[in-house]
Amino acid sequence: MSIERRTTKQKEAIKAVLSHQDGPLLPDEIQALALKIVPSIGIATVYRTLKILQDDNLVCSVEIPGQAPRYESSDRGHHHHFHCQKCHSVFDLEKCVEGLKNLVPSGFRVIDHEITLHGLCKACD
Amino acid sequence: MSIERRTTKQKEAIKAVLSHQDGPLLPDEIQALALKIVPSIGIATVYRTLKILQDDNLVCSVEIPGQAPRYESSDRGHHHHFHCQKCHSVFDLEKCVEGLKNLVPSGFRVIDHEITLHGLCKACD
DNA sequence: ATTGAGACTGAGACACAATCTCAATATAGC
DNA sequence: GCTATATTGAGATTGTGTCTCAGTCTCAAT
Repeated sequence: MSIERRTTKQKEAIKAVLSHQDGPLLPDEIQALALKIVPSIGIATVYRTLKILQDDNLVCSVEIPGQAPRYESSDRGHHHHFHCQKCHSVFDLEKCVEGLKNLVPSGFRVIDHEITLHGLCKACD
Repeated sequence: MSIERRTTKQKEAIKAVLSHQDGPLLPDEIQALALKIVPSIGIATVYRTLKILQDDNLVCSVEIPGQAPRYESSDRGHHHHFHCQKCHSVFDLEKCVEGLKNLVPSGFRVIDHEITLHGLCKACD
């Protein structure tokens, strides 16, 4: 039994910001863009709302080692990321791979996975 | 031109701790184990030394989204990780998968990759 | 074995991201 | 409109990691 959820300007603003982006955003970038929609929105609300949206599977986080997590709308479905080691851009990848369940010993149950490729993007190579 | 490197009890202790582990460790776990070898070692030294060992390619970091980075000796070669969503332990996986290069568009060069599986370990399932 | 330059150390101060607290506010059902 | 309560914003707090600096240790030169 989850608690009641209310529709608020702040949450709608954050959803609007994320749905108009091509790549994942940092929390303070999200706050800066949301401030153009609601006159004042605190950073605590941004973090809280991102967590709620993650629980509701509307948003997912993208983590590149050594960098702060970014957030993107999850309506792009299951996908992975390519991180350019030179310009540090992050690209979405369309496909996935088979055989991941073969990696684990028996007795382990695989529920989810993530794959991050590192290298040089088209522009940097 | 890198600066001169000296052999110290603290650095040797950290290398010894990491080389005797089956999975990656958190900085404070490393400190706790290193304290059994050198009578007193500060947390700042642990962080500093881990960074030096990473630069020297003797240690590499393992990052699980939402958790602090862990560190392990890089002499175990290429492998990936399994994260238990219940007890939050991290296990090393032996095998790897094929076909990762097929994920990227032409023009992108893949240099490295990481795969993290999430689920329930043998003890928690 | 002794010396000295400077790399290294530990403790505490500091910086930053993220979370928590709580009074004030906004929302949904009536 | 009115009420119960989910949500908010500001500031305090936590947690992770870095910086500072006086004192220590290492190692090549002697």
